[in-house]
Amino acid sequence: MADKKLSLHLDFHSGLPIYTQIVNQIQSQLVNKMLKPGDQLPTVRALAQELRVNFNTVARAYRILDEARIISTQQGRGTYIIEVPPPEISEKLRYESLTALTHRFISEAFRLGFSEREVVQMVRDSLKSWKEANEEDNE
Amino acid sequence: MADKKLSLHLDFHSGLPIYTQIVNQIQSQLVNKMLKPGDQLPTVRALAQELRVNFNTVARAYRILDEARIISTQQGRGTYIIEVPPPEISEKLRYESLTALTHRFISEAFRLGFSEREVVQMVRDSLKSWKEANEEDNE
DNA sequence: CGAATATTGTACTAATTGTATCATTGTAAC
DNA sequence: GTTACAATGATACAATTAGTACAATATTCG
Repeated sequence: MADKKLSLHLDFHSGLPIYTQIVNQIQSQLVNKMLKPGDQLPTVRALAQELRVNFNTVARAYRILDEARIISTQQGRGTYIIEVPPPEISEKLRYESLTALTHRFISEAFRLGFSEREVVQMVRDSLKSWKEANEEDNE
Repeated sequence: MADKKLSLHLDFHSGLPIYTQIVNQIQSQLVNKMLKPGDQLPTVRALAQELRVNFNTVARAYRILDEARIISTQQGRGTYIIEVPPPEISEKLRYESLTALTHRFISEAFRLGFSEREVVQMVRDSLKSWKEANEEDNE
């Protein structure tokens, strides 16, 4: 369940595009903890109806937020706030989490019988294709 | 008793379709020997109930695995891991498994905000300490 | 054995979701 | 006034999951 009411207030005379207002307010609500990682946002159609705008306008806002890695939109499923790590966790905890994650990965890979070289190669390949798939991200 | 519990863990917000997650995890469990040739999988309805999804979603996953010659689904009988997996399928599965594992690892690391350099470094360190801990030769 | 019933996977359809493409509108620059 | 462009709307589409009816096989029981 996921319907946060997401009360957004649009100003149709402000000169700011609707989709920009939607983007800004969702970002604000995330910062204000009114939205939390993992939360499902209303569907494009539901939010559009609530705001009395075309659902493509909502979709455009969602697309911008998706490209900014703030939300994850999934065709046929819905739209969710991305689960990002709280920025306030310490460096130490941050590294411990990466260490644990990597350790689990390595053990699993070895359990599958792969050699160190194969593992390293796969990590390289995976990083490479990940970067390629996310080209548009830089600025 | 044929029913392995088949503990699968779905992430409904991960962006991967449910049926894909089911496919991947069954493949993994086969490569990990948690599933063996001849094992019977839960019925589409049983697994669906356990995972709280529609049984057609499970059926879709089973169909994909069936087409990949990994399992054999038999109407009225049940679903079984294929008896003699051709070697090329085993090898293919093994690599697909590592690929999926690595991809999950990379995504998770980036999701936690680590850079490519940090990830690579951590993999190196982890491999190194793993080798030292197991004191084995080679390379 | 044989018929009735239960169990299992299959096929087809529907509903819900986001996506892509183009048309319309409004405003600013020329 | 005309043109150019950005914002929004309309329409058709694709992906995922759910609903319903059915077919094949197994099991039960006379």
